[in-house]
Amino acid sequence: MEKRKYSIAEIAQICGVSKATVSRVINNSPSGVGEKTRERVLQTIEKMNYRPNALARSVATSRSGMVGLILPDVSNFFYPKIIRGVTDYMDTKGYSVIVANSDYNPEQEAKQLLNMIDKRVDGIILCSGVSNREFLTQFRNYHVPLGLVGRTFDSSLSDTGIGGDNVLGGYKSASYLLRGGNRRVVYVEGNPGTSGSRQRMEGYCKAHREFGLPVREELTLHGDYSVEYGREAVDFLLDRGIAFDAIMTGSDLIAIGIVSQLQARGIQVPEEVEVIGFDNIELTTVFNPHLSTVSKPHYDMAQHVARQLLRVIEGKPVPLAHTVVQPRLVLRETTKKRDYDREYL
Amino acid sequence: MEKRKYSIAEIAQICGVSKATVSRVINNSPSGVGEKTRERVLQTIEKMNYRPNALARSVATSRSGMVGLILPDVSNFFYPKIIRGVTDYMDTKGYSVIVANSDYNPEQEAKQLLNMIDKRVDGIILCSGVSNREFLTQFRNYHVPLGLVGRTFDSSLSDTGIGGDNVLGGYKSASYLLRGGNRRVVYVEGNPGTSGSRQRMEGYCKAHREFGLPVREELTLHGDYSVEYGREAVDFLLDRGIAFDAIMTGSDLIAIGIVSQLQARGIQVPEEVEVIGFDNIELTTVFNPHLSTVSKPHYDMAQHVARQLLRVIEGKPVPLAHTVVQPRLVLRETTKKRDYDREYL
DNA sequence: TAAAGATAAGAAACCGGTTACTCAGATCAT
DNA sequence: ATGATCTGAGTAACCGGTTTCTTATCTTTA
Repeated sequence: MEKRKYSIAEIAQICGVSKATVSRVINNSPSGVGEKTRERVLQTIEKMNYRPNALARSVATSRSGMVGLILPDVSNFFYPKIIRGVTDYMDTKGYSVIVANSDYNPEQEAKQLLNMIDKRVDGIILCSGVSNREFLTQFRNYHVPLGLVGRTFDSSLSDTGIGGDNVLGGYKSASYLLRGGNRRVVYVEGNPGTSGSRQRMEGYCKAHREFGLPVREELTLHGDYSVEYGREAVDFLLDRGIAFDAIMTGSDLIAIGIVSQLQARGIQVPEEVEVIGFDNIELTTVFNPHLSTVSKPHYDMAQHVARQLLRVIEGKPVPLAHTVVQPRLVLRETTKKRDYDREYL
Repeated sequence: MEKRKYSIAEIAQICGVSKATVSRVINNSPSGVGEKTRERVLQTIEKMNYRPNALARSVATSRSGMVGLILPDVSNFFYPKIIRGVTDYMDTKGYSVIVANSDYNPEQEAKQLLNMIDKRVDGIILCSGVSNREFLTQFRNYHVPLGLVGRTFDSSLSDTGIGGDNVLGGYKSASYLLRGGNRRVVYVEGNPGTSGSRQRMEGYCKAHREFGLPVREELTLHGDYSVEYGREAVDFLLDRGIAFDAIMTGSDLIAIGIVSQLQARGIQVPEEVEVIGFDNIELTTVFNPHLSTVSKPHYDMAQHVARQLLRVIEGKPVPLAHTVVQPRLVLRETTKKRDYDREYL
């Protein structure tokens, strides 16, 4: 029917009114347009398939109606729920979401952040960021509302944030295993450099301190957050003849890799080696045996930070801007059953 | 340090040059700026932390550097790889990706499409779209480059597209099961209304025709693409006393739900019932038993359509704009081992 | 040394919107 | 009937960029 996109000026001309009037109709401003004029303009808009250019509007109003979401790796099964939480909320509020991967790489993360600044997003949600304090501090100079999820930092670095207490998570995991009598508890982490990874380590150390046990260097492994790395970690330990009784991990994916490789190499889980995952993604109950893990409500956390971020953007007060959620230990089939299990709920 | 975002005019004023000159520096246009001026401007930009407003540039150039990606449900484990494929490619070309969910809902899909039009994305990738022909035809009036992935349609509806041959996929799956001697092959689909779902059904029917068997209404089930629905489907069949020998599905998630529920209800897989998934997501080899499934290279397909879409956007020729990839049957542990298995590679 | 050509940089129009300000005509109270 | 108030609608400036056109200055060449 028509051949290109119309502009507000053309629509105005077609119905013989001014741009201002068309603009008023589009934004249905309460005043300023008579009933018949409004009707006429609406009809023209309809007939011409006119769609106002949101970009132009953005530069005029300096609000883009877009937010950025940066996460390490979309295809890691942990993140889709986060995306969903954010997009679901943003959708209800009419915001679009630009998604980008950082690949656990500070330079990449920085690049994506800048890119979003350039696109003038109204705010950014950064998930398990790997940037260091200095960079984030400097980044604040751009004055873009920033929400952090999964990484807890002192409040000056972001406007709002929610994260699990990773220290506690690591502590619960390690101390449960130690209390069960395991003396050689391995800690298999994902990508190094994330704050979550360091914090879990802290909890792991704390537990060992309480049990009066030393933290042995060779029982701490770092790789990435994949099933594949879980498998490799097992091979690494076994092939080097490093003895161990239990494994605590930085993610469920790693744990799944570990369990499946232990089984493949003839080691019984949990009888010979107990394993605890981290995150409680949906997979944990699909995989056999069901994974014991440390749980946080990701979807809800994502929605929460989305909501908070919009409050920041809209200049509303943001109660409890920085929140830490207590992770729960979920004991299923990769740990032994014990009478005190219910204490850990 | 500074208090707000600078505009090109302010930068120009600060170094005592015109907007035009600053603009030339920013876009490092080959001509028109002397060495010392360029240097001075660059320093000011650096010092002021100036970042050009991509939105304003977009309205001036009418190219936004953004593309839209619409998929049914980000949190379905099938889609993250698709997102990754698209974002990875777009990243290398400097495009941002706006992601939105359609929830298998035509209205929602239409809403997201329009939203992206408003945001003036340079192109849209629509994944397993549920819109009907009429809507898509009408949509073409907006003249936004459109790439389809996972849905094959006649070429007038999109500029480029890639999809698995779902008819063939359904056919391979069903005929393998029938050839193995199974007479009551159930077909458990995900959300109805998707083209993929209809096409697999077509393949399923074709196989039955070839084997001279009737397609029985009660052996076709529809729900959604979740593990949970797989479980429900098994309960449904068992509780109604509907006998069956094998199950072909619309997704691996469904298949996983089916297998795990069959086992839970004491039915051996594959000895008593064989199951074939669809898609070959990573999970298939993490889950025990490893899932037999129909495989397509999702990540590559996503990258491919991203590449093609950019060619359309940039006005370059697009060879093989519409591609159909042949799915492979991957036989693992939820089907019985047979001597002719290798024929199906 | 003067004419021709190249180059650096500015002025101004433009992209597609929003919005403060203005004003003519209608409505109202007196 | 008259002045005050309201209201519909237009004008023009603005948002932050790009780009065409023009001009002043500097080289080059004859």
